[in-house]
Amino acid sequence: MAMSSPLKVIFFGTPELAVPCLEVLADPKQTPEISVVAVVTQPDKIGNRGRQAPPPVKLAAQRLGLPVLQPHRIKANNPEGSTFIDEVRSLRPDIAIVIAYGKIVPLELLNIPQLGFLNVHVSLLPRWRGASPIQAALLAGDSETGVTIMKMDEGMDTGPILLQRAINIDQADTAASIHDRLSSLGAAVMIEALTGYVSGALLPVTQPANGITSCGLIKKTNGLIDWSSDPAYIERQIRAMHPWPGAFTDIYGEPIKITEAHLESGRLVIDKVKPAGKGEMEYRAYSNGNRDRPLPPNKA
RNA sequence: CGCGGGGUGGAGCAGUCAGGCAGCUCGGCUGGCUCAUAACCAGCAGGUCGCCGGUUCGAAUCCGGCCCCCGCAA
Repeated sequence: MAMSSPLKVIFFGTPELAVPCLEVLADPKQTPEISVVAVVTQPDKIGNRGRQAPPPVKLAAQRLGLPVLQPHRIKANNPEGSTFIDEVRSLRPDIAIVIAYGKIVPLELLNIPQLGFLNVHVSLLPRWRGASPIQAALLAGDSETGVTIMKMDEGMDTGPILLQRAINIDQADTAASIHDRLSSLGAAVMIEALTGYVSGALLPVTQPANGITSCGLIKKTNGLIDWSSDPAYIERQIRAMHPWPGAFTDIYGEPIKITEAHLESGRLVIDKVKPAGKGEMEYRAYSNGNRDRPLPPNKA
């Protein structure tokens, strides 16, 4: 990247997924021409079994010595939001990078940087726009997914695409394994897209009108197993919901997670489970101590 | 002080309320048996009952304190 002065980047992100991107941007060895002027992340969550839970991006930013902003509101229609917007404006960022921030970025913010906002989205857009693209791809049985870098507009993951890269999903993949691969791939592709975009070598291309799918935010209830569904679907659900919320059933009054299973001649064979209040264990071990509570319950 | 479950041979559990020989299903080892699917039969080894203190003739169990793991909620 040939720049006369450092490119001033403001970073938006929250979970572990976003950390590698931030680290690359903040690393003077890998990106000497980039200066991260602020890191915006969600407010700390309260009461995580007694302890506080600062977002992973906040911890990374502090480790890297970067200023952190954690606004509750970011729209101009309220005092906190407009204060925040003024603060961003005063930083005079050239561009913003957003990955899994967790809030809708309003137009007032999008318009601030000269070069706009780039978003790192972990699906092959326009497939799986929305909040939980990794889980959606696994649950649907997609054979591949990937990472898309796009220029943000006001819509939800609807902006024109700069760069896209695919990875294969194999039979052993879980949301966790895909997450880890896309997390590091996302950082690499983001830098490539950013460089190309800033230099003018890459131009944003409008998303295809065909193949659009959307997904919502994963909730606890998405993990509840419906034993009347196709065993192949349940098996995908177990991998898609791992590690959170986990695929679970609670027919015996207490929830029990099924953490590992496989298909054998079209039937679901349970390999590992995690009862409430217990650690993960082999299904065989579980049944040794719970002979009166076999899984799955009410086998049809 | 957000709510809650748990720590008992290598694994998973019961026993704790009502103090009185350390129990169950597995695994391991030895021997036997079988065409045989998570084999079957006989036997053996293996435990400071999370830690510290208290009560008691006697504590896995009752009382006080501490450590660790996990579920819910996010």
